Parts: sequence; structure tokens; C-alpha cells
Amino acid sequence: MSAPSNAISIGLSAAIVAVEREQPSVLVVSHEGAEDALPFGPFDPVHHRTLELGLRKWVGEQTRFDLGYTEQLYTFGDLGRHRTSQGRDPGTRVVSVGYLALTRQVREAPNTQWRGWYHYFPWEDWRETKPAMIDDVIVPALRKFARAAASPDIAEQRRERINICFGEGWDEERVLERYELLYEAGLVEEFHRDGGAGRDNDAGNPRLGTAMMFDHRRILATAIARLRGKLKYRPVVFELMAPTFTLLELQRVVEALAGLRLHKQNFRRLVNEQGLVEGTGKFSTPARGRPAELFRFRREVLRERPAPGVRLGARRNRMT
Amino acid sequence: MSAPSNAISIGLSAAIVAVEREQPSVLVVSHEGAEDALPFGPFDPVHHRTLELGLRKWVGEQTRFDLGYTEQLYTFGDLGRHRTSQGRDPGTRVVSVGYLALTRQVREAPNTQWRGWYHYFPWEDWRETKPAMIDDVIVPALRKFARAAASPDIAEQRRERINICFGEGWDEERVLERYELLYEAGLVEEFHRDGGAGRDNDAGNPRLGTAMMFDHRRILATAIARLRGKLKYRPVVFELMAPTFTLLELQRVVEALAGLRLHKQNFRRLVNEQGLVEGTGKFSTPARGRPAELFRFRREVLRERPAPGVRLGARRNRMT
DNA sequence: CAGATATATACTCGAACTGAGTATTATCCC
DNA sequence: GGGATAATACTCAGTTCGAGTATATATCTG
Repeated sequence: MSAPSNAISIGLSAAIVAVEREQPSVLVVSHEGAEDALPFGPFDPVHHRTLELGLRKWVGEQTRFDLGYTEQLYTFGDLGRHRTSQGRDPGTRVVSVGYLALTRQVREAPNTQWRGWYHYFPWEDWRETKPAMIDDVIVPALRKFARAAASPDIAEQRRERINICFGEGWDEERVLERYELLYEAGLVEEFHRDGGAGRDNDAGNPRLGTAMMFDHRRILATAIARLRGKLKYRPVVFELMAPTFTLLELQRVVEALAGLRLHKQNFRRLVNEQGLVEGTGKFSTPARGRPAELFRFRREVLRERPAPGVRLGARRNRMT
Repeated sequence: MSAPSNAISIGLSAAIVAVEREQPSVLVVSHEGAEDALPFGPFDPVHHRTLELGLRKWVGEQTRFDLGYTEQLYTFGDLGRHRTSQGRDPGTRVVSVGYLALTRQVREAPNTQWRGWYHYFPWEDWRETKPAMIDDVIVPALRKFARAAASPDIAEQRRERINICFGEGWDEERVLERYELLYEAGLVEEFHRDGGAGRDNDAGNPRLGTAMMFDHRRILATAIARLRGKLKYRPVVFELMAPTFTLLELQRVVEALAGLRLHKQNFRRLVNEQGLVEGTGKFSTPARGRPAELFRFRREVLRERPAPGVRLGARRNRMT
């Protein structure tokens, strides 16, 4: 065991998000035998004037990508959560600053690929139905985790968290909260890899979703949560859209991100009345059905309304 | 000039907030001749398991304060924004992680004092009237800043930002955006101290509000913005209230934080119907007027409603 | 070309929420 | 008891929201 060092390194990671064929996707770097990773690199205080500039440089080198919209998410510094399937923590302590970036391009560079984010969070996609794994696997395993608590007090707290995260009334924004609960309960691979076994959860647990390197899945969870929240009060979806689009295409992208179905008629009423889009007079040429008008984003709303966004309306599964 | 070092230090700073006699206040550390500072200290990777634990330790030592509710705000790493009125940047690059903490205690330790946050942001308090300095000083100075732009394009962008920040329709959450605009325009002391003079803004500008050490006023701006936003969808105000309180006391605290006046009858309807509070059956004994019932926070709402918070209703100045 | 199918778009309706106000009640002070 | 002050109850109209019906315009099938 090496002596603890007091050196610090700052890791910059980006969850770069695009939506392709109704799948919200992240750009991951994959090497043979290793877990998927977000594009990342260390912050270099000599050459990087700001954290964000450092991030842009790293991402550019690793993925030949020119970041557009970016937003800082969170800074994680937890000891022991910066490992890989290969081995231990690096000698110096890594503090990890996560970013969210949005893009419409889906080019791939060597060693990078786009992957649907629901690979990593299969329980977060409620567009078709409530994912069966929640009732079949997650809730029972979490209940077991609650029962295994050291005291009745802690057990009760755990039950409360389970209820908030997976109980009645799905709050699509609690992505990070849910991931952290699953982590603590030993239901994701990272927990065991990080050396968490042997607390009050055994090794026979299911491992949900696809694991990622370091704390990258935690960063991705933060990214999804932030994006799902921001959607409702800032017009960020349009960063993910082509210059013109039909209202249904827009709706599908919002639904993909939120992991929910929306009421079609109300959705168009909303975006229209909020002045988020304007018609172009041109029309799509669909394989079937009536052609839809092509719309574009009205940049002016940023000036007009205080907090324009795509408020999520209903949450039905079948639309008429 | 010393050679640039590639060492990094992580600074942890906390904006600790309480509300005392209708003034939202922050705990600042002040030494003779130096600017006010937030409690802060470097992150020690050997002894601190997480960033937040490091923060708690520093704050505890400097202010004898035991932090309750805390929340990470943002991580700043900009070169040149970590200076004091005394001198230059330290040799190693400082990356600054800001936190927000809420408390009801207003004890003071040696060298610390509570100070109303509107000392630092006098343009943010609209409770009585729109602060006169906005029309008298800020907007004219910002217009001058826009005119001084190097190109018509940049001038237009600046005018747009001015309009969003200080124009029609006050959005009380844009605290950071406004501070950053004033910084760039050279209207706060920190800009000049950080060496920003000589761009396209002269030294004859007014210096608005009280300056703080390093980037602490920026962190405080972030804290206010976050708190004003969070207020509306999470019951965080109650961290700042005594165990029991009248509805008017609660309203005054919300108003103090938001910097706005609210409609009294609607405010009580809101908190009641949202199930945020419950009556205790006891009553206040006011100097004048009818006694008010004392209420307490209903912790259960956290389980019941998905996003309970004190939505800000109206924005009138006179109440009936 | 008729009818089925698929999609876009317009419109309706009631419930809930919001902003703004009036009315009534309880207490203190003189 | 009357005025001042504040708490609390209630009203009302405008808006938003969820949900649904109706109609228009395409393609496909035969």
C-alpha cells in the first residue's frame, strides 16, 4: 500500500448528449476490456485559463468534437469512487468536475461511440411502460437492503428513500438520487468495484445497467437529471434539434430525454403559445400520413419571456 | 514575475445564510484592512474523505459553526479571479468550490460577523421599491459599456444582456448573471482589482456594492440565485425558521430572500394547501393586532408531494 | 377511385390554479 | 366602547392544464 499523497488532480469529464432515432445518447470512449468512459482529462493549470476551456481542449483531442452548449454539473471528490475495473485509485487524489454538453452532430471518432443512455439507466425509460425491472428486481432488492440496516431508524430512513425514489408518483428528475440509492444498496457494479462489498449487502445482488469507468455513471446521472429539469424552464431542447423540425419530432426528443410520453395536442399548444417556435411555411414529406409543417426555434423568446421552456404536460402512455 | 506552477489547490468556501430581522445575512470573516471573505480553506486530500467533509471541518474551525443543510454550488477555476486587495494570485492555481449552507443560529465567533447580503448586492432588494440605483447608475453605465464595444455585433449582444438582466420584467433569480455583467462592465471593485482595467471600460466607473475577497462575491451571487430558485420547488425556507413561527414571519423570510413583496392572503393559501405547515394551536402575543397562530413545518410533505416549495405568487409592492 | 390507415391540426370543456381583492374577526390601547 | 392593527376567511374572474373530440390531408390497398 502506497503512502497517501497530498497531491490533487482535477479531472474534467463531459457527458455529451445527442438524440438519434428517439434514443438519447452519450458519447463514450471505449477501449478493449475496459469499461465505457466519458471523454475526460486532467485540468492543466498552466495552459487552461478556465475549467471549461480545459474541458473543450480535452474533448477536442479525444473525440474531434467541438463543444457547443455546455454547462457545469457538479464536482465530486469522494475518496474511493475514482476506480476502474482494472485496479485501484491513482496515487493522487482525483477531484472530478462533470459537465453536460448538447449537440446535434453524431459523428464518431476512433475509439468513441454513441450509446443510448438507457443502457446505463434502464429503469429510467418509462416511455412504453413502467420498466418491469422496477417491481421485479429493484424494489425487492431495495427492501432487502432496508431490512438489513443496522438499526430500525436507519431501516426507516431507507424505506423512505426507496419510496421517494421508486414509489408512488414517478419524479423523472430524481435520476441521481435513484442511482445513489442503488449504489449504496450494492445494486450497481461500481459499488463492488469501489470496494463497497461487505457492508450490509451481499455479493449475490443483481448488477443493474451497464457500469462505467470511475464515477462517470454518477456524472451521467447528474447530467440526465439536470437536463430533465432544465428542459422545463429553458429552451435547451433546441440545441439537440436540426434547424427545422416538425412538432412531433420535437415532442419525440423531449419524450426521449424525459423518459415519458406526452399528450400530443397539448404539447403543440404549449410550444406554440409560449412562442418557442415559428412555422417556416415548408412541409415534411412523410412516408405515411399528412405532411407536417416544419418549424424553427424562435431565438427571440430568450428576450421576451422570463423562463421559457418545454413544460412537460401529461404523462399518459397512449396518445390519441 | 514567478514562473507558472502546475500545482493545484482546491479552495472550499461556504456562503452560510441566516435571516435576522428580515435581513438575509451571510457569515463573513473580516480582518483589519482586508476585504470581507466567506469562511474558506483548502481541501486536504489526505484528511478529507469528501469535499463536503473538508468544508465542514474548515468552517467549524474558523467560525465554531456546525453546518446543517449544505449544498454544493459551483466550481470556479478562472485564472485571475482569486486575488485580494493586498496582492496577486498565489503561486499555485486555486480552483474554488462554493457551497451554500442554511442555518437559524446567528452566533458570532472572533473575527466573524453576520452581514446583510444586500450590502454586497444593493440592486437585488426590490422589497420597498425598485432600487433607484438601477435607473440612475447601473443602466446608464451599462449602456456606455455597450457603446464602447469593439464591434456593432458585440454591442448588440451586450444590449441584449443588459435588457435581460436589468430591463423589463425583473427575474429575481438572475443574480449571478447580473453580477457577471457588472463585473465585465467594470462596475464592481473586483474587476479592477483582478487587473481588468484597460479593456473597453475606464477607471472612472462607479463601484457598486461592497467588494469581497477572491471570487467570494461571485460565490455569494451563485448562492443567492440558487436559493431564490430552490425556494419555489423545495421546502428549504424552513431550515431558516425557528421550530414554530407565524405565517407572516414565514412570508417575511421568503420575501427577504427573494427580494420581493408577496400577496399575503395568497401566500397563506399556498403554504396551507400545499400542506407545508400545520397549526400548533398556540398563538403569538404581538404588541399590536390580533394574535397569529404558530405553525410548524410538516416534514411529511417531503414524502407526499413530488416538489413542494414556496412558489412565489404575486409581486406587488403594497399589500392589503 | 373507394375505403382504410396514418398523421397533423383545430377546437372544446371542465377542473385546478392564480392574482387580486373584499369581508370579517381578534386583540390592544386609549 | 371606538379606533388601530393585524389575522384569517371568502369571493371572483382570468388563466393554465389535462383530456378528449372533430376534422383535414396525406399514403396505401385493392
